[in-house]
Amino acid sequence: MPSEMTLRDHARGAVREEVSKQAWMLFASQGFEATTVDQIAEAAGMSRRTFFRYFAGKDELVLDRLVASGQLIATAMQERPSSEGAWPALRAAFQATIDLQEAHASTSRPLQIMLRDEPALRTTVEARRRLWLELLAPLTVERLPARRTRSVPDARAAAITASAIACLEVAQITWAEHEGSSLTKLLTDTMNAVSPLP
Amino acid sequence: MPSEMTLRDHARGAVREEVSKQAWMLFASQGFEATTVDQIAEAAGMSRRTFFRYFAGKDELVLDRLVASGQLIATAMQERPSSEGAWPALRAAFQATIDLQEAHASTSRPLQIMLRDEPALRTTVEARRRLWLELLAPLTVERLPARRTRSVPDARAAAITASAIACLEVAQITWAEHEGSSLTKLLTDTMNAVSPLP
DNA sequence: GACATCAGTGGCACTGAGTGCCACTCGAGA
DNA sequence: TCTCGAGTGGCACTCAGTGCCACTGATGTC
Repeated sequence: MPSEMTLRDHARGAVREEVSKQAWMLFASQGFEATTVDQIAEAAGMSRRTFFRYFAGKDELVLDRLVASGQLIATAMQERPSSEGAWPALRAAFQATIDLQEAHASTSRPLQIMLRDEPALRTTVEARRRLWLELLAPLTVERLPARRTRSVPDARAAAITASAIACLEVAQITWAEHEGSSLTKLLTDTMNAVSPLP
Repeated sequence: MPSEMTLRDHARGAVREEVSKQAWMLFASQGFEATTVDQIAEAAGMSRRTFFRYFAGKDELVLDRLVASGQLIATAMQERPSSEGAWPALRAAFQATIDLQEAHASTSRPLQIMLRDEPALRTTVEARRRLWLELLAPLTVERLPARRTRSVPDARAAAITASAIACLEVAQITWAEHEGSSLTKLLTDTMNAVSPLP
């Protein structure tokens, strides 16, 4: 019965949404590490134990936002013409998140700063990187010139994807640090500096 | 009195060395997460409380190895001719660690695999990246063409350095996964794929 | 209408990381 | 001999995360 399943899922989604909302209010006022699970659970009107049935940990509240961006980028990349090279396609795909972030700068900037400054979120930053790499590397490999030698392991797609993600991260944090800056321009700068777009 | 200070430091260093040695034996046999601080402290013949006076946490035992590599790379980069561009200089500087790792493959490979597979070490992986970026970005910026516009934030050095580190990481993990592979060759491949060396 | 089922929930107790505080020891120097 | 200070150990605490069990309430069945 798909309707029943989606009903439960909707309920579950609504609860997650509410918990997330309360948690982000606490994060904004106290910071991430200083906010305890007990506080979040209490604010959301549930027990500590139940919180852990909705989220694997505090981290997941932050990671949730980052997976959405990753999927957005992956979708955008799939829509690029297949003739386009890997680097330009990644640059273009990133524009999807970039636009969203610039439109919601007042929430995006503090998130970036939080990801930079909270030691407890280093796990999450690394998790984001792995997830995005997993999502985007398969889309990158299709845009690479074929290789003559076949037996040797091919690390090119992972390297290009990881480098592009690194450029995006640097652009994002620089943008968050400088009030008047343009994220679009910064990303163009960073990616051009690493490998000039053809 | 510098001699007294170094005496104490030597003693402290020796203790750290011994604790580290015991810890790595436990990590190798049980894995990182499954090894508790109590076990390490007991193996090293000290109390749990004292362990935390030598290391900020279990992580630091792993990070210790990685900071050494970072410093090695930074030193190697400083010795490159100043006329050399950023990307080739980074490539050449990485060779210092690479050589060491290939020489001690039997310990380096398991370390790489551990960094990949142990969720508890994601913090450490991210810490390494930040440390290396902090160490190498200032050396990269000197090798960049000057900019005309001065007011805009310049993220190029960070982007190039972070991308190069990403290439190194991808090369290292691919090398660890494939028994017969050459780390030197893999690094050349990854860095060439991102930005062909001039 | 009584009953069984099952997901969601809460409480409790536990492990393990990490921290603060206090007391003890032991060697160097006054 | 006394004192000072570093190193150490023990104790108690906070907080994250997990396993187990009991309760509740809605749903479906006989």
